[in-house]
Amino acid sequence: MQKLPDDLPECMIFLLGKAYQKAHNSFKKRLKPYGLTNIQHLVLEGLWYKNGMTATELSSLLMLDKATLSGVLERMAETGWITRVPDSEDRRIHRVYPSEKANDIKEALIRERQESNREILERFSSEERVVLKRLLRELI
Amino acid sequence: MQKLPDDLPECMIFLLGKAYQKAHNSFKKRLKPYGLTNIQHLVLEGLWYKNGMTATELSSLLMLDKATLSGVLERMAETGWITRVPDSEDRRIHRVYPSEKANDIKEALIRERQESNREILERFSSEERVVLKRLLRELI
DNA sequence: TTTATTTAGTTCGTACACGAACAAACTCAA
DNA sequence: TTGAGTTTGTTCGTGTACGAACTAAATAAA
Repeated sequence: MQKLPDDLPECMIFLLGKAYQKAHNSFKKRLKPYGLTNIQHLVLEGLWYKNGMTATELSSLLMLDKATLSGVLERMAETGWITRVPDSEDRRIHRVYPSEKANDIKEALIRERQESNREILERFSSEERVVLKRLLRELI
Repeated sequence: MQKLPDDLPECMIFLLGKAYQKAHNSFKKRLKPYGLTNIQHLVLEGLWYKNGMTATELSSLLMLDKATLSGVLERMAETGWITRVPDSEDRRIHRVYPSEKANDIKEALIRERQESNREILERFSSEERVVLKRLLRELI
């Protein structure tokens, strides 16, 4: 990082944005061989946690905008990562399930995520890791 | 934040992403009355730090992709926030200057940024603030 | 039961984000 | 000076992000 306007690099929005950018792009490279994007992976992790969620539930759990999620789910259905089953009770909603193709690489994907996380945190002591996570969680 | 898959909320990419999302969207609301987006504001701050930078210099200083910046600068020129002056030495480059319209609200914008930053950090002690910034900077 | 309100999800418009391919302009070595 | 290689910035394609408007369906209220 080069020198920047006085207190700009002190600015949390900038720091958070750039730290996120780094982490995001590094994980993106890991996911590329699988043909998944970061958010698509996040959706799968959500579904592995709780199968058959609706778009609204997923949206709330993963803190994704419903408009954003709508497109993500559509592409994931097209590329066969999920299936959307209309609910028999409520005709407005569709329940989302990970496909077999997705479940087949579940363990590998979780490993990639853990590896990526380890890579990001390796420069910190265990105390620092705890503090950083706590502070970030307080921001959310 | 609701419950999430075991260790997903422990994951730095998720934490950084969501913390950034919050900060980004909060600052976005502040900028709306001015008709500026977050990145457009960042570009102006960069230019106030060093006037007449080229797209490449800006891109490196602000850690923005050149392809992304290309579009951002085009929109900012269209809406009169910047002017792009062709360089007399090197016909490939254009030097970028903030417009008067931009300079007129410089102080107000910087105040907004500082206010927003204060808002984000208010929940932390001064020690925590220092640590958080240091750790984030180490990630970058 | 009709109407009013809510809720689920899609669609639209605008703005990043970024890899890849590209044209124009520059540099430098043979 | 010419041709190889490099740099600057644009364009294209795909994928988020998100406010706003919208439809269809469910539910609450009168």
